[in-house]
Amino acid sequence: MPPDPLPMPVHDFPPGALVSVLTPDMPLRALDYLAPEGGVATGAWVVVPLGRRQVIGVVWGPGAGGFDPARLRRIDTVLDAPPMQEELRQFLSRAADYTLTPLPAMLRLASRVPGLADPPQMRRLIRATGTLPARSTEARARVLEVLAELGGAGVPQADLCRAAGVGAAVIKTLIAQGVLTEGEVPRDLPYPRLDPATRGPELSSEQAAAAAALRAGLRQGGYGTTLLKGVTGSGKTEVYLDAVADVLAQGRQALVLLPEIALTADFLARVEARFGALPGEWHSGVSPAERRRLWRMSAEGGVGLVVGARSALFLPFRDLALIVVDEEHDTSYKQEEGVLYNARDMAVLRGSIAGARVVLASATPSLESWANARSGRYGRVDLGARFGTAELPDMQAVDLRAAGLPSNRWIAPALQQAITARLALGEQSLVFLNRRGFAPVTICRACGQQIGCDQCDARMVEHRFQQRLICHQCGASKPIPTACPSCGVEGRLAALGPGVERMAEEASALWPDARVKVLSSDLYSSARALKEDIAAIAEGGADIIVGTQIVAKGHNFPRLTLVGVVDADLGLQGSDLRAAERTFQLMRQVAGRAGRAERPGLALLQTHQPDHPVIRAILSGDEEGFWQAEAEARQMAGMPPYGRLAGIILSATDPQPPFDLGAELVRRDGPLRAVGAEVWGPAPAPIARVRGRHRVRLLVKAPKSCALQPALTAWLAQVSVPAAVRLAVDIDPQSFL
DNA sequence: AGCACGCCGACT
DNA sequence: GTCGGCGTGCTC
Repeated sequence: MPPDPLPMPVHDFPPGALVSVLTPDMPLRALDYLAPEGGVATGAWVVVPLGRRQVIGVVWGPGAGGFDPARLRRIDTVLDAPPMQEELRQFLSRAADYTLTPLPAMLRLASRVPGLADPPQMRRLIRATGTLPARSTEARARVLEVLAELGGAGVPQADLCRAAGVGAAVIKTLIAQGVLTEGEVPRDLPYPRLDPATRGPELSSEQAAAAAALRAGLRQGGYGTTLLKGVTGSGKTEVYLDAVADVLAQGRQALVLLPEIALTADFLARVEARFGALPGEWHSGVSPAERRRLWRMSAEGGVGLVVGARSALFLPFRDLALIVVDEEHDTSYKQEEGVLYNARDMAVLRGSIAGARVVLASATPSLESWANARSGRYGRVDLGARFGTAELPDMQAVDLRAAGLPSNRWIAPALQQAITARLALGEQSLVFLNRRGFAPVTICRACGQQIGCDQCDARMVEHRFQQRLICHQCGASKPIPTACPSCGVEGRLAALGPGVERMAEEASALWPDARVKVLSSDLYSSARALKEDIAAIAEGGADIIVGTQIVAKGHNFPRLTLVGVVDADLGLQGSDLRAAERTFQLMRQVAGRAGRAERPGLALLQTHQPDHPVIRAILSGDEEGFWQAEAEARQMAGMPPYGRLAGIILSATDPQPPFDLGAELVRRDGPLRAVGAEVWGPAPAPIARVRGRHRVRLLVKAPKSCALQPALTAWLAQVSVPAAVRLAVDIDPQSFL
């Protein structure tokens, strides 16, 4: 059943009326224009003159007035594109207010579509008529064969020639003979309908109950957010796909957000298996033509399910009923460059404006979502049991203080014995270390200097496979020198500390006959190569896997029965608010890799602090206890989610101006104090120099209930930012010092 | 004189 | 965001 045609837009502005047009090319605000001949509707995509350029924009509402009428210019063209609905306009407005981002920058996120300004185009397709050629030749037969296989609505001539290996002349002749015919179809076609009636896998009673709860929410209609908490392997995906099926059956639209493009291929395959066709796919790796098609189809209702990265939140859905944020705790949902926003929070905002249901799915929810579920703002659905027979692994600490490891060795005897035992059984072991490269520090034994990045205040990490030192901050790299860059002494440079590459070396030395594989994002040029390698490893292509956090993200290793965490303390150190939470999540996920099939798993956590509350909570499996304790600590400190934070990042090529501006802002903290907020700083940002820019950071801490954004606006309005200094506001920062 | 670069303001 | 205008400073 095709969607109803779009209603004709009501041209609420007659020709010559004063309208406000928002363009992504005008950084601060909307400008007034005159409505064109024929009038224009609110939300219409238009082309307007701006200086000597022509830019696209959206009719945002009635003009503000107050501008010299003689200098007003007229809207040039009303584009043949689906007008932006009230819902999306309101979402952009509210998101701009929340993140203190100028509205045009927000609009940019919703208008980065190739070919947005192009009118819908037709393209020629070749079809068989059913008539047979007067005389059959080999080439003609091949053409008909290809059409029979790909046929359907028709095939573009270029594709047909390529597939059949014939020239255009063959096609031309066959058209002349009436064997083939040309037809015109819109260039951007609706996506194949996903069939909600296709039966999914049999759900366990617990899964069925969870699915029923989500369906009940959808039936109730209107906005609502549910935390779907399920341990790794509990079948969360099947449960929320059941809710997607319900949405599709109603002819409405669903969006599933995934934290990483690397996970989409897997997910698309699951959707295809479940619904018989592929959903729309939206992320930076999708071709421009496909992006244009999906953008249009999301607006016209020609796509039921969209799977995408965080930017998919800005698609112009016609009738969005459900947003799923999978792995909602994942830090990559936080956009850290340009417009700073958290896609999980924006999903909840869009859901509330669109009147859609939001499902936040995770095995290890963020404390924010956990607290929102506890307070009743979100619903909560739990999936406890793991699917199939496997149980959570047995988890034990290995006390590194008692292990007596020599320097430059990191696998303690207890872990070593456990791996040896798995090798004897033909089972897989995972050695987990969340640190890419070979060694995090290169130090000169002659002068004591460490090799740092020229552009950033960060240490260069040795990557031995690539034979280079790489800055993990800006990506700069240089060959590994033989002489110290500081003192010039030859041959005294030493690589200190472990990275996954070094762990692989240690494993190969300990078990020379074992097949050791390293899984680290930097060793793969494409998501596909990574996926293929993971599949090969999962099927038994390695005895010992040495990996960074990419192994923690949803890949299934059925033969894996042992996880050794090299350094469970990494992430507990430092003063990051969320260090304990993140360590807890990561450890739970990694431990969840072991023993997913029928074999029981064992997880060994190497630590210097076996009594640390986080380590204890992981070992005991008392998740609720961990969250309760963490929540209390945050509440006492007035920290999120029981208080609010905003970061101000000031950067410039010279170190002094950002610092001076920061100091001035701190002196003028009146508007902040007025709402009970305080400001700390200015302090050098965690990485004080990135890509040659010096960065200074202020941190604003406010009570939960205060009107933080207006206070910040009033506070920042007191100073004028020199052109050389960039000021960015980061509401709800993820990481700070 | 001729032009490369960078800073600043305008853009309805 | 993007463009042009206009200053500085350097080279032919």
